[in-house]
Amino acid sequence: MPASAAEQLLDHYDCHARSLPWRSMPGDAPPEPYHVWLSEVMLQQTTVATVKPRFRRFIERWPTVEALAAAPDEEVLHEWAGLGYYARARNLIACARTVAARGDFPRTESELRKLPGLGDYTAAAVAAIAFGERAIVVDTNVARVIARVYGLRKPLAEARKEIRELADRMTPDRRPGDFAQAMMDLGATICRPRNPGCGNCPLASGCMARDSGTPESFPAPKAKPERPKRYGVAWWFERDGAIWLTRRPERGMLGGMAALPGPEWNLDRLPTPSLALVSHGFTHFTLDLGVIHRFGTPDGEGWWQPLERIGEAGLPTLYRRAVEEVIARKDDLAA
DNA sequence: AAAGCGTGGTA
DNA sequence: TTACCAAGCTT
Repeated sequence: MPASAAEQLLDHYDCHARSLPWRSMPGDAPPEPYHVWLSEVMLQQTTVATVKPRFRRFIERWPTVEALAAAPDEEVLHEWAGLGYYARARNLIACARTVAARGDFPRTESELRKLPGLGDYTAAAVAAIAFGERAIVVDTNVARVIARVYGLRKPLAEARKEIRELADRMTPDRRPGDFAQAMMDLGATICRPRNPGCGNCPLASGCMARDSGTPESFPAPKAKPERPKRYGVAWWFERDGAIWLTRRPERGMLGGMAALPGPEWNLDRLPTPSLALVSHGFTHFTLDLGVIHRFGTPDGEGWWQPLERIGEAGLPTLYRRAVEEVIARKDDLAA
């Protein structure tokens, strides 16, 4: 790769639309560390299109990290509902409180790395983008771009160290944050996993994957683990137009989120009589959840949520869809 | 270190 | 419709 590759990439980047809400033009003051941190955490395993509106709502509701730190856990989890990977929201709360207590964000990658929810990628991204540190930012986009430019066929998991060394070699002293974002934009919009757009790529010259004629075959795809099926039930207690909701345990699936009550999802098969059935794909299994009408009084902790305001309950997608399904059935019956 | 952890878009 | 995949982190 020519020494000017980083410059070519940055030139290309400067000429194209900025995709993130807090993005600044070259020469502008660096973006708020709070904004960079929040968006980078949201962007973990989550698309820009999904994050954009959610990010705006967050900073409108909590304009500073101090405001976020002062918010009750429930409100933050509620605002996160639907975004997935809910451990991120719990770490977000812990991190905001740590930062508020110490007065500001740490300004170096190594100190940022100690905060909850900031791993290698996010610590480097915040250090580079918010503070201008020459941190080595490697996400899956960057790894794919490098694997192609240097013709690495191994699966990314095996090429980690090599890719990191190459990324270090590529990263410029100036504008390391813009460079990181330019690499990620390139991976997201041009050097895509499938159907890469080599014709528009600023790094096409000298790219070994492109020269091979089959750029999409770099790097090798990772083996896919099979996704087993699980079954479970949830209970529908209804009284005066309200249903009984509970909060899930802090740890584990949908940790800390609002939910329909019910036992663990460990059935061999689904019991037949149910108000509704939803099938939901999680990361490592698929769940068929039956909703069963129950009478009497629910036990344990929980609250009556009026169905008219079910949208305000902060339900994760599985339960939101289950409730929608039950309501749709009832409407059918009434019609 | 391998597995657990959501969801929505795209082909 | 299924399969793949996304600005990863934690234990």
